[in-house]
Amino acid sequence: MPNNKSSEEFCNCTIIHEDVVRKVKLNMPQEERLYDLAELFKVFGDTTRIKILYALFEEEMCVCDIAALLGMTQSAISHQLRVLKSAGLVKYRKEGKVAYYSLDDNHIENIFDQGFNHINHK
Amino acid sequence: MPNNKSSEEFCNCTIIHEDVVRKVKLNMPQEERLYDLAELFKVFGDTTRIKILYALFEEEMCVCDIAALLGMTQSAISHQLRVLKSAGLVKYRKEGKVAYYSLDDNHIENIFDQGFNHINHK
DNA sequence: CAAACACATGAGCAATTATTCACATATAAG
DNA sequence: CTTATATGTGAATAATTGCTCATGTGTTTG
Repeated sequence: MPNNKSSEEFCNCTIIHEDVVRKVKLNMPQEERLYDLAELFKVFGDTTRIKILYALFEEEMCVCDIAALLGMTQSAISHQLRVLKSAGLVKYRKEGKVAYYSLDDNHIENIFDQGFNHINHK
Repeated sequence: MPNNKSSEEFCNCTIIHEDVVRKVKLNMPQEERLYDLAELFKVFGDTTRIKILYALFEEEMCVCDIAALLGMTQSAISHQLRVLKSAGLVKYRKEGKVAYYSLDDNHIENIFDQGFNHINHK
């Protein structure tokens, strides 16, 4: 629960459109689902992670490859791969010392395309 | 430009798959486009803003309505509406003292649906 | 004009976070 | 077994950010 105060404590307006507020409140998805959605987009909200995902659209890659590609340290990439893995966006397989990362979801490219659609229409 | 150091300075591996790195690098979108995409998703990466957008899917709403709906201060909502407006996601019309906000893009609902698709498949 | 109201905004603060650095772990090679 | 290598990870730091608080702006009402 976010809080248990009444709406009036926060909004001191007199001309609230109560009908609109009530109707919208009914049709809102569950709090928890909206939270999860925000968490997912938070993962996409970083240039490094976006680049990693775009790289993996093309090919399975090892940590070192990605670090070299992006001109960043192996450690930085490893940290971000952890985030992507927790979000269920990438998976990996180990071959000796080397960890090969790849996509774990095919909705991603679609979401990014839609994002570009927005940007291009501005 | 992010930096002008060579990849080797960051990745001290010896077994880089140079062919893979070169191929992926060729097919990556421009740096600036990826930055813009991350910026867009950063806007989606906050529960308050997600909620505001979901509310506006239903109805045009004034600032006070949104504050009442979400149980937050008018100031907090106003700040977030500013962010949404800068991102070209919402627009508003003024009617006297009241500012009515509404969506300025119809890709948004689609993007959110795709996001839910990912979450549900986990 | 004065008071009330809806909204915007700047400064400040607490919380989050991306990267670095140092080091741990695990596998392979000699 | 020892060393080198590829990767993982905890702590520290700098930067970003969401909200609050106080106040400013513009509009309406009496």
